Amino acid sequence: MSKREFDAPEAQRATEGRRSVSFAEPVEKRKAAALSENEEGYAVPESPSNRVHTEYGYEDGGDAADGDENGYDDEDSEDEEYSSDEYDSKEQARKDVESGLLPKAATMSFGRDGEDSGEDYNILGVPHRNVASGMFEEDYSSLNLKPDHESRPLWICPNTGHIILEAFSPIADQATDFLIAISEPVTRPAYIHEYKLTPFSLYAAVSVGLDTKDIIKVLDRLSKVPLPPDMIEKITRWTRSYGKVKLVLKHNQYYVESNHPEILQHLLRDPIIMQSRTFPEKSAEGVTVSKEGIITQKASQMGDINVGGLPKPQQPESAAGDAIEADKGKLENGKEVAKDASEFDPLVNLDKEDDDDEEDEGMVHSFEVEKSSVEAVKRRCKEIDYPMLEEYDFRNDFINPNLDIDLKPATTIRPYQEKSLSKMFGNGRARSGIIVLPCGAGKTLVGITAACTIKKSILCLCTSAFSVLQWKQQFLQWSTIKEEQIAVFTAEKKERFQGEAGLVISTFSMVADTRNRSHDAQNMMDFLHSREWGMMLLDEVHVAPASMFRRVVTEIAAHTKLGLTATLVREDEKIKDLNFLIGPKLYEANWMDLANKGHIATVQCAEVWCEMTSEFYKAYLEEQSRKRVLIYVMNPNKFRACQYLIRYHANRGDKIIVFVDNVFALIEYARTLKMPYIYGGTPQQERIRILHNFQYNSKVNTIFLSKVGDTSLDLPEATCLIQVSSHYGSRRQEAQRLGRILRAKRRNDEGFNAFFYSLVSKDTQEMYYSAKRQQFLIDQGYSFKVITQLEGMDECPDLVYNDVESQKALLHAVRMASEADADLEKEEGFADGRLRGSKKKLAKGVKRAAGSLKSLSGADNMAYIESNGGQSVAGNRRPASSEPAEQHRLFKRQFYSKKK
DNA sequence: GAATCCGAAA
DNA sequence: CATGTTTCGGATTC
Repeated sequence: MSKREFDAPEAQRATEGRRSVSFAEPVEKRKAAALSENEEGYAVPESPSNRVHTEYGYEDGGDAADGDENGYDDEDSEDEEYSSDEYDSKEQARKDVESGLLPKAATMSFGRDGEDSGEDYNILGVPHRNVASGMFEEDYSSLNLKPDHESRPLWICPNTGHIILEAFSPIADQATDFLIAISEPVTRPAYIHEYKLTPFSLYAAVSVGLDTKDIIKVLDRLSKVPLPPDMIEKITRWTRSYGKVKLVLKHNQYYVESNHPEILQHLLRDPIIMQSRTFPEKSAEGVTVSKEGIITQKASQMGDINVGGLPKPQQPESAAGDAIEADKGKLENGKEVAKDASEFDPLVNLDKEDDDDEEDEGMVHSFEVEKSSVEAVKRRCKEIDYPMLEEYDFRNDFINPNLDIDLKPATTIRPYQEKSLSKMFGNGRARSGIIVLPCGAGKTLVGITAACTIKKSILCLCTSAFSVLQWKQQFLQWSTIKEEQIAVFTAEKKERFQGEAGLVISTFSMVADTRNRSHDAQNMMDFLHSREWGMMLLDEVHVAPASMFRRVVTEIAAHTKLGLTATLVREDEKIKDLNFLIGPKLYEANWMDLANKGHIATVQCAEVWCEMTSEFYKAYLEEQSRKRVLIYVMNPNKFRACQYLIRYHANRGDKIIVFVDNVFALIEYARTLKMPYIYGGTPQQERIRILHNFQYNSKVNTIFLSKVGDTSLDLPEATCLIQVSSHYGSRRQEAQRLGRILRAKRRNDEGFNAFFYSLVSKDTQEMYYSAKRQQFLIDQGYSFKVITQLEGMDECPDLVYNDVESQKALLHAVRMASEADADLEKEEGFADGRLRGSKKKLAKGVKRAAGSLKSLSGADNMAYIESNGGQSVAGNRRPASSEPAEQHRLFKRQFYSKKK
């Protein structure tokens, strides 16, 4: 990463500071300002609800959720003037509509869902658990709008409790900050953002210092409708017990700690928690142990030390220190300001309350739990509504040795990175939790800055050995850490750091492995287990819930756990486990927001619908589901679309990455188009050569990649991405791939766009998966344009598979391939996965090259004859009438199958 | 250090 | 309704 990546000089930070409101800055005050501005003639959407109508009109095409009775029948409100300062994305939004992005995607996709009522479906006809669409089937005209509802940006759905934000409101930025703090974003398309309250979002809210009545008060202020009573009840219930119980790691042993003994007693009545409790072996002086195992002692020894030798805070030149100081400054500011707006006071005043607790009680109570059952206890506490806070008072930890590490003076961090860190260190301690930033937005630097703030031993875990090296390199680049303080722990290298404290970088699988270990590895593991870590840094934390990896999180004694990820989604339900494995989500950046501010590239997303040729479609319908995949991936029209897009973007000067998941298809595509390709079987040296060429050779503008490109491949920067085939409905994969073009350097050029194409064979299963995959990006505010016809493609006579005969030859090759595949599997049922892969590839390469390459080279007679000799002639034409029927049935099966 | 085996993830 | 396949990292072996 070059320095330009982090080019937020003071000036920029200053402007950003003004725009992006820190939460510590009173929303109330800003809002008040905005409101008064309205009164002074600020143009405000006259009838905001119209937006709702327009936006979701696609949903059911009807007016079920009609607000006419409330007087929202004004259809002319589309063009009011907004303050562009207050609402930047409005312009963008309008462009979207004009360019047809939004309505088109929505309308066309709607067709997929057909006439169904779609209770669990969103605009795209994709099953989605928590989507607002249901709202628009109910009649909410009875809702009691406040008289001045127009200036308030929130709606609250009385049934689901979801919160709808009008993102075009003049105070949307402030409202967003508030909502991010107390709730979970569900989906954030252009105009309407949807949030929901969850126990954990409120837990996070409490842990950053908000309390019940403030949450209710501000929410009520922002809402157009009175808060439903059950929502108030929920907020009250979920915040009442939160933050009262802490999990403390002391001397490598875990304690559940609270200032309220009755809460501990309550917890110990729970059988699961009781089983995990252990009695201390001996009691020190001044410490009493009840027969329940509750240890009572004078409020923390730390506190005593605290008063006297108050540690000097962060180094002034440290940006982390700056972040915290800045944050504290804001807090203090907040306090002062809040004296005027006294209602807001407790919102920003959190230190005081904590102190009160400790001082009032004077005593702190705790009981010890077994290390092995910490996860179970945490989960149980969450279940019985006492989730545990994990905080680390690192500045008062004089037991663990300090690590001499700082950010280099030249290092600057961007406003959103600062913001995410201020959520983590908001009260001067380190909180465990997760920070969600898009790829290319500088996650690594956030992690490094956190490490530089805590200044204790750090354990950093990544997914691959390659990214271990990357992290090491980044640490050396951005911080003052010395090489000898870093220990790399992978299969090849088992280093130790020098000195008492240091940084260990390793992989998840290295630390999670329970099988027989090599001697060195076992030694290293003993070392990792034997000491306390200031922080455990988890890169790509969405992998942590996997059964194998989750253990490391609990087994290694770390005071703080910071998870970093770009895509906090998984296709299984395990993602929720992260809440008690790591901690609440501390910060989540809005991708569109960062794109609008120029931190990541602006991406145009498109889904290209490729008509299946009749031969391929017939073959598709005849085949079993497994072989179908290959057929729709190899669809000649897709092939041609791909070639056309490559040519088009190559002429623009773009660097193009093409993803083809299926290895056979990958090789076919790449060889036919004479482009370099990399897949799992490509040797390391070859990979490096190809990537190097792609990066520096101006003649090589395209590479083809299999799944290897998703992770653990250091891809050079690209500006255009074409996805030919992919892994079922994995949203993570889609997002990760998009991330490959987000760091495009040219993003700062005026009007520069990166391009993301997803090629989909029409009327096949792929359409279902495609829609599913896009959901994450849509939730992030991206809109997919549907392209059914690539302009100018027909005028390119030199595209491949231009005639029926070569298409048939291709189909034949595909059929041969899948048969050969089946045969091969029978022959060699075992052997290494990787080897099997490469062997198969080799075998395939030989066999198939014979059949397919020839056929690709033109109208190869043999191939043609063979294909004619096959079954294709016999049933050449199906009765035309049967096809649509078949297709329709198919659709029903596919698109409704996921529904309960 | 490559070939092989294994487990696991997505 | 459950799914398959590719890829990875680590350890062992020669």
